[in-house]
Amino acid sequence: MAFVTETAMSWKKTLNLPSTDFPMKADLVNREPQIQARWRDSGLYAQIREARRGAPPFVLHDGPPYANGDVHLGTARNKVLKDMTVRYRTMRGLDAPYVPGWDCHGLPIEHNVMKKLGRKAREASKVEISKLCREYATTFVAKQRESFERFGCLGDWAHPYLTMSPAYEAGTLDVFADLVEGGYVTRGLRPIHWCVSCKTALAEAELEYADETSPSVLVRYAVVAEDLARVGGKPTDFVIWTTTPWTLPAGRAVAVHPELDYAVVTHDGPQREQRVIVALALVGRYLAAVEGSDHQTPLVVKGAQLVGLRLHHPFLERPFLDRELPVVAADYVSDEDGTGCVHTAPGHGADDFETGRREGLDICCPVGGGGVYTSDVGVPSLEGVHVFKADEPVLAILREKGRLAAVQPFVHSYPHCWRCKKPVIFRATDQWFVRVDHRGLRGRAVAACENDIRWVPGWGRQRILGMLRDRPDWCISRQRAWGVPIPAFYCESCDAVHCTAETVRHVRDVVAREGADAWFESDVADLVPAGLTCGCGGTSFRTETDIFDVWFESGSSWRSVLTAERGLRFPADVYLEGHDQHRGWFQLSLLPALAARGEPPFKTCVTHGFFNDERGEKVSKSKGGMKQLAPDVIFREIGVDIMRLFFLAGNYFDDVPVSRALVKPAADQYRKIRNTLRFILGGLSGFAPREDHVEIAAMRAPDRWVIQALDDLIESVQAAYEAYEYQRASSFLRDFMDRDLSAFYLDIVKDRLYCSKPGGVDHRSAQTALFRLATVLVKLWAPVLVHTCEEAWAALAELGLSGSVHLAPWPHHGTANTSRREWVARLRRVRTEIQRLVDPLRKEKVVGSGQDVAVRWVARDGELDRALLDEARDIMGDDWQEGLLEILGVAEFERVNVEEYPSASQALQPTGLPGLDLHVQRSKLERCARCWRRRANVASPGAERDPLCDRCRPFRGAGESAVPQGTEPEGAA
RNA sequence: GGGCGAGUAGCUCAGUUGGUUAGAGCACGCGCCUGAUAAGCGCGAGGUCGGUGGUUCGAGUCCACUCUCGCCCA
Repeated sequence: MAFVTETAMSWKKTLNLPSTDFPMKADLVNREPQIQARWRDSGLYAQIREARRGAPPFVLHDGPPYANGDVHLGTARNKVLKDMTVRYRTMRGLDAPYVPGWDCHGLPIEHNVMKKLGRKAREASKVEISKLCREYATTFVAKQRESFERFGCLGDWAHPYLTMSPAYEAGTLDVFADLVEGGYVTRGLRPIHWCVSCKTALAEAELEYADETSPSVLVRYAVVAEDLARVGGKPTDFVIWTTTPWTLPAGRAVAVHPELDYAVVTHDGPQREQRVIVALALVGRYLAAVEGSDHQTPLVVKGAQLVGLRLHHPFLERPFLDRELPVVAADYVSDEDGTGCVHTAPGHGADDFETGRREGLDICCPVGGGGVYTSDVGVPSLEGVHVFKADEPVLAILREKGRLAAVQPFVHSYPHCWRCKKPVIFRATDQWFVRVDHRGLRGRAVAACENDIRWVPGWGRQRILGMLRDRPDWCISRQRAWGVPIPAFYCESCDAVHCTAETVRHVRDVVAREGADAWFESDVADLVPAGLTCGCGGTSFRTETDIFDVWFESGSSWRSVLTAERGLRFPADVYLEGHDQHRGWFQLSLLPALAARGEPPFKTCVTHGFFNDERGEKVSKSKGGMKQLAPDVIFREIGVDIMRLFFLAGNYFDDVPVSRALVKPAADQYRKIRNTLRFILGGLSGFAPREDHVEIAAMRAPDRWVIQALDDLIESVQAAYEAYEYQRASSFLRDFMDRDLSAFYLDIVKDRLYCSKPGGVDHRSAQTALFRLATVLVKLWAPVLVHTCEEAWAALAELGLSGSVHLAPWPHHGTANTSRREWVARLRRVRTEIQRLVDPLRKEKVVGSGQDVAVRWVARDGELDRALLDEARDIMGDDWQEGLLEILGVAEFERVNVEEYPSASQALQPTGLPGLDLHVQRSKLERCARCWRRRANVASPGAERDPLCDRCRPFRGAGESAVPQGTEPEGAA
């Protein structure tokens, strides 16, 4: 036996076993930074730009992430998807630059800076705050850039666009000037959160909610005498419920829900008989609150029937508050609490404001910045009273007028100022707006979304249309420090506003030169255009202190970024962001671009979902969020290519669960891809594509098939990339590599690679196919596995490939030969059936590998017979029998007629293929010592010598003398 | 509460215009190979397609209602 073992080892040395420098172990965490360093050192991005100069452009416009905090998984995936897009389009031959950007202004940064300043914040000037904010944003831009690059994203990282750069700020003002010129900009009152203690506006993020006890009051509003006929002719009151009595003076309407049922109820009470209107569902609660009883069967009406009734203001203090308030419809009214009749003060609430605008109500705000009633309050006794001390005086008036139905303390969650911790109020102040319905802007936006813009996935269209159709005017002003100033002037004499295209453009030029801080630093005289004179004759002005909503800045990015200087152009081919941007960046870029330029800034909008936790629920930051997959963990422990693969594991258009455990399958898949590539590369040793290439017609059948299957793959993957369905591209590639290659083609081609005569047609045909597989697969994966493919490309260098795979052209695909593909598909089904039948024999140790198996079949189905015999002959020529054995992976096959089939002990086994019955058993043929196949022609020249098949016999001298691998066998020509 | 999505095997997903026994990969179980070897191959089990009701000869697929989850609003 020792002799046999020795020679077995010796025969191995005569084989062409795989050999490659492409290692099995990826070591991504160390190799990726090296590859990235090579890209940087060789200026890969610049090389690509140079190579694509003059090619048709493809413009992906980067949505700017916020320069605050570290990169998290969601942002990283967004950038990676963009990177895949750009790399793919580049390989397709397009000129696809990537200019990254950052959103640098805005409240969160300012808020963090203010927190750091602590007590000093109050004394800090706008310019000082601005300087600190700029430093803060700059720090995070640098940090995030490093992360994005480390995620393998290629782009013009040396020249990103920053919304805080003077050139960008000037672009924002350009857009504003255009909007002003077009008449889209207006100024008006709007309620905002206001801290009366700090005398400042607050954003939603600056609010802290805490429980507060307020007087909860029920107030009766009498229907005016002229309208009583509509409610039964008797004196009748609407009853409203509120927890902020101080807003009652500013009340301008009572809102009802048009579809709710309302009851007209007559009841007794502690005072006297009342006839009131409340929501039907709330009658019981109302009666309990007013201690009423004995109410009569109510008259029930729909809210819609009440709309238009006029009510007396409960204060009824001629001449001040003898105004009539209309009953209006509002769909936010519910019958879950209160009375179903809602006191509406447009100057003191967001809903109320919208209702007020819709109904043309007066946006009244009789409260000054310090929280004290102004003379507008209309009640002399209240003038000068602080709203937080106004509850009692207001209640006293109501009692005096007999309008107060009930009072009780009420505990509710109420917003407080983040800084001074005091309660805040809603207060109407002057704000700047973009008028969405001016010049049919809304209609044009809707039409563009419906007809001109492609949405991926398609439901994005419905989503943004819903938002556009009911969005209010866009409030673009903010009362903050860190941002681009709204360049308006006020006449010092008469307070008139001056904001024209000319004044804006004048300021724009200053900002382009000196940056936006110039607005706060310079003398007004240096900002006002020469000769500006107010209608009142005044020539002295003060500047607006509001800044722009950051969405106005990022919504204007097309103006500053999609320029020829940056190698880009307007409009962009694609914007690619999370689906929250339907309301955000997509919509707020579309509106200014349509208004200022008359054209949408993008042709296609692609959206992706968010990451959820393992259970599919929203990731909460308080629970540590994504720490288990923080960028550092990915860079140091997992590897970027694995994460890039993971990003395509799920359907990224939807929200996707994520956790460290869920990434593991991607790591497994990565290893499988890598090993399959490695095997292919290993089979190519000694192959010189130019010289050794075999024409397709001369190739062996499985090799021809795999090249054709590869053509189909290219087509499918390409279609998926084109449609931004990268997850499908990945899944096509996975199926092909696992099922078509690893489990089928590579398995059967091994024999020819290892054992056939080196340099012979069998060998070169297989290598020609492998070479095509290697180059194509590396290219198809290149947009995703950016590092691994570069590494594999380098491993192909000795075969004549050079440069970077990211500069390589996308592979062409040939036309499909359907009949041959179907033939192989049928054979593969037979192969699967054989394996199924062999499995029990294997478990009984009757056979080991398929090379021990002899198959007999009866194919009663004409189609199958053709597949197995006639087509085999047609397609494979003289070698068809050997070819069949190769494809089926067995040692022998024999076709028999069912009548001739002999004994019951060898009963045919029906297969899953109709018309085909098989019988499998151990082959009785002798095994070739070198290639391990059992063939009829295996022969042993003597008892002491190994049996060899015809093919391997020429290697005899080589094997038995244990020559070094690679030596040409004698007589092998 | 409204708009837009998602729900198919333990996990991640495919399932074309309704049409045979609902498919992959991973994980799991049982084996094989040891010439892809910290690899490779085979077989197997596992699903009332979120639920209910309807249209249809026939529904994962169409319709209605409902539950759960997400995003954006209120």
